[in-house]
Parts: sequence; structure tokens; C-alpha cells
Amino acid sequence: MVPDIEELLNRHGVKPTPQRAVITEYLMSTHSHPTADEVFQAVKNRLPVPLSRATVYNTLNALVEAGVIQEVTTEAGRVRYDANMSEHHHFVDIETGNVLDIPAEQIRKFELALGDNFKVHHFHVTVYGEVKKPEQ
Amino acid sequence: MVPDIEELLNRHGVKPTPQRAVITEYLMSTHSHPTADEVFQAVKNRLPVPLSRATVYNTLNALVEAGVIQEVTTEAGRVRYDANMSEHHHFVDIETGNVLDIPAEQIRKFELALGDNFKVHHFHVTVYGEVKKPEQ
DNA sequence: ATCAAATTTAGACTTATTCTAATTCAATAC
DNA sequence: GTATTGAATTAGAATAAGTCTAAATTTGAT
Repeated sequence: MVPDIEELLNRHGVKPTPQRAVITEYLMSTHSHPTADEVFQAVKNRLPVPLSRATVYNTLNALVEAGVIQEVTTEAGRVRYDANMSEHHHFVDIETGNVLDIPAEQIRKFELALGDNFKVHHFHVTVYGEVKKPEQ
Repeated sequence: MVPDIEELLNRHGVKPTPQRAVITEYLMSTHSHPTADEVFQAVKNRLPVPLSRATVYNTLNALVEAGVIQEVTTEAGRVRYDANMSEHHHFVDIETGNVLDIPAEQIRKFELALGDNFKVHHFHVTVYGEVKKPEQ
């Protein structure tokens, strides 16, 4: 078990088990915003014991609850997971469905005129568009 | 069948049937961003014949496809439907889960610094916060 | 080493959605 | 007006994502 991961989980009050470590480690190693099933497929052979889907769901929910990862919902009905917890938004490639992170600094001069009745906690921007391929 | 609805569906290339009319009419009458099942419950008794869930799903998908309504995805794993097709964003009341529309004009000075590799089609903002209750 | 509490497992269950095959409906041709 | 044809609708089966349950395993504290 990677010590950094163990420390991270402890710091967030999640008891570090091999299953949780391996799932967290995988999420931190990718920017692909995997679904629960993609997480299951990716890590199921990285443990000496069989891995249950229930454990994957339990772990993902526990990690979200503890603030170690977040849920991303850019397409109807699909839940994806993201270990990038810095303030950021998402860009969805409408051709491939790939989701990229947009650091918060790249959204400038955002200003909301909602009136006094609304108290804003946070906001999230999803940008839909195309990624231009580099010229050959 | 309300003539306006019939005309709307025709204009978007959706053949107006009683089922489609009643579903569209319901969606246009509410700002509650209902789920597919909420639509089914709301309209199932408004027809002289039994209504199948399959028809509700088929109709919702056809209406989205035709640009008559849109899908709203503000919470993980839930799909909601919205007949408001003017440019707008969403405010989620974090206490109740209620979703309110934010007209596009209420977001001012939005500016994105993504670089030349990204071609933006459109973007959507979800604001999470509290709605202050009116003083008694 | 023992015990209690927490975690994990396999698989049953639930919920949301799609699929399928049969039936009904609506428009057009005759 | 009736036959034909394609589209829409129906009930229910099938699928997929996620949750629940009961039993087994692991962990941590004595």
C-alpha cells in the first residue's frame, strides 16, 4: 500500500484498506473521469483477493462523502469520478464524450446577478465543444 | 389536443399523437424539472387509454432529439427534463434539491481562457446554494 | 490469543431504462 | 368507404447501474 495514499485516507477519516487504497490510487493516476464500472474493471486484478462491485460502490461513496474525490455529471444519467479536488470545471468533447478539467483560473470575470434571495455556495461550469486536432 | 402544442410538435418534425401532446403539454406547464417517472405519474390518467412507460421514454427521447425539450443533469445519476428552451442555466437548492432556472442574462461577464485548441459550442452553469426564505 | 466492530464478499434485489413482439392507429391509395 | 402500409403504442421481458443483505473475513484493541 502506497504510504501517501494511506496518509491521505487517514487524513480524511477513511480507514485505509487494500481495496480502498487501490481504488484511490487508480483514481489519482488518471484524468479520464471513469465510471464506477470502469474503476471496477481497472482495479479488480490488482488485489490478491476477488473484488466485489459492492466494495467499489461503497468505496466510491465513502470517498465522495469524505471529500477525497468528487462525482462528475456531464452526461445524462452517467456518474463519473474525479480525484482532482482543486477548484475546476469541465470541458466535454462533444465528438468523443471525453471530459477534460478546466482549472478555475481559466474562467475569468464570472459574475452572477441573482438577487438577494439566493445565497451561492459554489458553481460548476460545463463547457461543450470540440478539441482541435494538432496539425500534422 | 391543444392546437399550440400540435403546431409546436409539427414545427419540430414530431408527429403529434395524443400521448406526445399530453407529455409535452405537461412539461410546458411546469418548472419543476421532472424525472421520466414523474412525467409518467403526472400524465398517465390524462389519456383515455393506458399509457406505457416505454411511450414516455420514447417520447422524451424524441422531444430531446427534436429540440423541443432538454435533459438537465444537476445531480448524479438522475435525468430531469425541461421544456424551457431559452438560453438558461440552473440553480440547485442544496437543501431541497429543487432546480430553478437562471436566465442567461443573469450571468454577466463570463469569460473563458481556454486557448486555441478548444472550440466552444456552448456552456452550462450549475449554481449550488440556498434560497433565502422570505421574512415572516 | 480473544473479542468486537468494521469491512468485504457473492449474490439477491431494486430502480431506471431499453428492447421486443404483438397490437392499434392513421394516412393514403384505390 | 375499405384495404394496405408504416408508424406509434402497448405490456412485459431484458438489461444496466446501484443498493442491500447475510455470511465470512479482517482489523484493532485488549
